[in-house]
Amino acid sequence: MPRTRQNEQASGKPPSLDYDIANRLFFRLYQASNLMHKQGTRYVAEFGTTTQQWAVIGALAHPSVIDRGMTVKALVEFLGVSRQNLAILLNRLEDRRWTERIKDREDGRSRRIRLTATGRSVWTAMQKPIEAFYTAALADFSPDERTILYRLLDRLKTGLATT
Amino acid sequence: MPRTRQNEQASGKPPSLDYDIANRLFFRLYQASNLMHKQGTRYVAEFGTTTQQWAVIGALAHPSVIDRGMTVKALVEFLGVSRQNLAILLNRLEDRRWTERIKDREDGRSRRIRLTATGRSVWTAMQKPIEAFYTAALADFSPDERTILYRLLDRLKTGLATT
DNA sequence: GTAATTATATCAATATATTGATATAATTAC
DNA sequence: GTAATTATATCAATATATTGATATAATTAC
Repeated sequence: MPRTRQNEQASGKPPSLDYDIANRLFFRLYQASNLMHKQGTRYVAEFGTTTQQWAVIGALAHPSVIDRGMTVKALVEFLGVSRQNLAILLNRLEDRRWTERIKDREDGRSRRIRLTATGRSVWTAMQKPIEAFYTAALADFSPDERTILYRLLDRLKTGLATT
Repeated sequence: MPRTRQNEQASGKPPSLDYDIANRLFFRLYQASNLMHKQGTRYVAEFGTTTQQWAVIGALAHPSVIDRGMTVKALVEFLGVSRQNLAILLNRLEDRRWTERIKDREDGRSRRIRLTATGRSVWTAMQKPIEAFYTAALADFSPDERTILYRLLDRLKTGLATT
């Protein structure tokens, strides 16, 4: 992954250009992701939240689900994380009274996760630092480039999901 | 981050298109990264290694450092991870006899991390599944698109590093 | 009505990844 | 020669993120 410079295999044969580009690409994905979490967390440090928690809150804040909440299953699928990992994340948010678990009236097995009033106002307060983060992180990109990158990443995500 | 659909702020004002695209972009970065680790680890499962360990081994396998190794400091900088995290990673690789720590003759404080002969042959054996992973993950991309994505990610990494 | 399936919760184990802090030895600055 | 700085190692605490497995209750299939 991190062999960003030309390399020779033990057999003495140089890697293909495809391999090299892919290698560089995925190494950048690794680095960018770590930095996103590191810097993103800095921008919302005043709330004591992490980028992952902000992802969950953001999902729950969407107008189409903000009143009814989302099932655990829907959140797992939407965020693309494991159930166990999400459970711990949710416990943390619930401990802080930002989210609540309510019974799903349509399916007795199910629980819906919903933002509390506190969670909503926290999310609102977070908008400014979140926007500041986005602005700073993408300062070097034109609007077109942002859209292109978004689309390419979307396709990469899909490719990885079906690998 | 995960508000991939049009949203209204609590104040009733829709987010700017910039905010929305950025939001989608970083959510995709999150998802793609998690999937990269998940699937990448699958492809090298036979070696019992993780994507992060493969990143370290790959760095150490480069011809410009394969004989002399790299200092811990250089590895920290190259990989962009914390010293503590790298230390644990290195301990794992060393426990497996894939890497070794040797004295740096030019600086008595320093240790150079180097691939062992075993580490080298493991790396060689890993090339096939690594290449298979790259091929599968990027099956939907043209060569041009791969290069474009790599470059955009590189710039994103740089932007995040200086945020 | 019963077996199979599903939603949730939880336990366990393992591996990142960050920040803060300390200690020792070697190198550099003055 | 001494203070300041640096490289490494390590301890601590916290938060992801994955896989495997189990249990209970509710729903679906037949």
